[in-house]
Amino acid sequence: MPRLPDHVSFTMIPNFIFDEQLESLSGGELKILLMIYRKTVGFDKKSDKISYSQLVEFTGLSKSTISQGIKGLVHKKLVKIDRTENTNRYTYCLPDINISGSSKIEPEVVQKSNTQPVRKSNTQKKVPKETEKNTTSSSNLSEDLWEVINYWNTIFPNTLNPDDPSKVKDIEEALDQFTVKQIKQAIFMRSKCSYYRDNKPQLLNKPSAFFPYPETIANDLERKSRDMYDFQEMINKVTSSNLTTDDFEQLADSEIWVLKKQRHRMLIKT
DNA sequence: CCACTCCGGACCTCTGAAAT
DNA sequence: ATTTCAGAGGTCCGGAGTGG
Repeated sequence: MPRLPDHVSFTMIPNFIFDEQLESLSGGELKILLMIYRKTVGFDKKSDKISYSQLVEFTGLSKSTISQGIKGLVHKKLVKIDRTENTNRYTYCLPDINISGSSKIEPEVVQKSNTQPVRKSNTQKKVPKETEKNTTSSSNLSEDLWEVINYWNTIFPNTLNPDDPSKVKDIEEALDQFTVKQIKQAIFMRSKCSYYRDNKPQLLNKPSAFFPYPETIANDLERKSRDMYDFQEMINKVTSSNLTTDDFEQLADSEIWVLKKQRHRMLIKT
């Protein structure tokens, strides 16, 4: 099967969008839908918070068109919106595939907050933080917590127990100061940098030596091996040498670019 | 001419942070 | 404690462009 070259990053869009929905989507709706897939599937997430200003910036549509487009996508059961937070959280909807292979769109799961009539006092009522934060059972941890826990256990297999309330509390406090993306990047850098291997191998995969210490997270976030660059450094490298952006590979869900191995060896040789 | 899509602007409500 | 302000989500309306 023909596939894109390895250096081209892409986001998977389900075929039913092209086969069954394209005709009925307006240009604005399609742009918004693509943006939602990019921000969710493109970052290996089921949902993501996207502000109107981001949608306006990335799609080039006006705010009123964004509003109408979102309404249309919800009506067509292509996205779901969670309005319980300050910024809308969008989730892409997939059709139900039956045995015969034809697909039908699942009925929209209407959230409780959507079913209530809008009143002056609660049009954008926010869920109190306590109900979200005081979660000690692994069965009802927030999505962000799960993302961090799963990522840690992927990098350092089975070293973080989601049923341990003290560990969960540490992660919650870390999430108060850092984004999920930053924490994941810090974990990744921690796993790659030589500092821990050379100096503190006993601390490397210990969650208790990471999550409770914001300064450690911040330090790990800054750790980079020699072939890693942030965006500006990558651009500087491209403009000051015979490299192109194609010679760099973006690490999944991070702002870090790595010089591809082949080019890296050549560069070291010369 | 009409339907549709989209835009720009005005306006509203609400939240949270900062200033007073 | 109260006020102010920015940012966010949302609606409405008039108008422009386009295609049938």
